[in-house]
Amino acid sequence: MKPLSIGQLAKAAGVSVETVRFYERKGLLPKPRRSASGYRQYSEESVRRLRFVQRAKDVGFTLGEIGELLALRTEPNASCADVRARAATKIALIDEKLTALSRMKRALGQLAERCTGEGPVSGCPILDALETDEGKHDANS
Amino acid sequence: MKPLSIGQLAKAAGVSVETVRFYERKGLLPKPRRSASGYRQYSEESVRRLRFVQRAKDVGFTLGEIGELLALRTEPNASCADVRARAATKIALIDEKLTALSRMKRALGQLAERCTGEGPVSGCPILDALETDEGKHDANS
DNA sequence: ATAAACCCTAAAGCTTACTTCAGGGTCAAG
DNA sequence: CTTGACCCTGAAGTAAGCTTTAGGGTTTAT
Repeated sequence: MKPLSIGQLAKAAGVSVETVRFYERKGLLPKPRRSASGYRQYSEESVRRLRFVQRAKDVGFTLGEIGELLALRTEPNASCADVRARAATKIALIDEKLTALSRMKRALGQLAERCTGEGPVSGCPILDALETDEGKHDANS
Repeated sequence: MKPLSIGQLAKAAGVSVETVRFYERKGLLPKPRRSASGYRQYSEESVRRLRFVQRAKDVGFTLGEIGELLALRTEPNASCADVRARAATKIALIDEKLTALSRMKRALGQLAERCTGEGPVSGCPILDALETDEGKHDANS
């Protein structure tokens, strides 16, 4: 079967050629076979691997963590529980962010609600609220 | 009310002294008044400001975006409508982040749900799910 | 009055995740 | 057989967000 060039692999996975080589240096992709002239040769397996990295990244894992996940796969002593624990940690972190983000949205939303959008900035309820809630100009008393 | 030293401010807001000075350079904190000997003097307002920055950061805003949020207060020639539009933009951005995070959480949660935490890593539903997209089993090498 | 604890500045360094650069080889098409 | 698209390497650069380093003053307690 025809091997993929680095460009074809990159295109298939939706990343840049440089990113592929970068991931290889980082150990996220195994060192591929080379053609007689030194060109990297990839298989469909590599496309899957690269997509795995992308998906894991989308889901909030750092490249380092993804490397660990990939390493877990080939360690016979690793348990499924290890992988699950990592996912649980990420979920807890995501929950924290969700909570904080909701608070932030609510705060900003309440400010915008009070603003008619009319008149000069001097009477803007948003600014008023931000000044009383979040701090005035830095004079102290 | 006695002013806070940079160390007291940092402690009160849970950041390092260096971070405070860094934020000042970045314009996220106004340049504070100085004592006769050049020491920075802060008020409680600064504590709130610094905490606001931390919360916004936790929620995924970049320091640049946080600067914009803070700038809502002091837009010199902006109409109230301008200010409101900025707030609305930020809210839309928050919504995007909320959506992305929810998706992320749901994806990870579904994976973890299917994982018993027992057995070896081979056959881990999390890794399987991350790997799988179209061609499930491996083809070549 | 001396030592610990704090404060100051400017500038360099670090981590993550890439991208760009400099300087070349290789391959398919015309 | 030359041109343009691709590929190679190693190294430097980028952006965000801090931290560390280097070299000094200041405050406070004993």
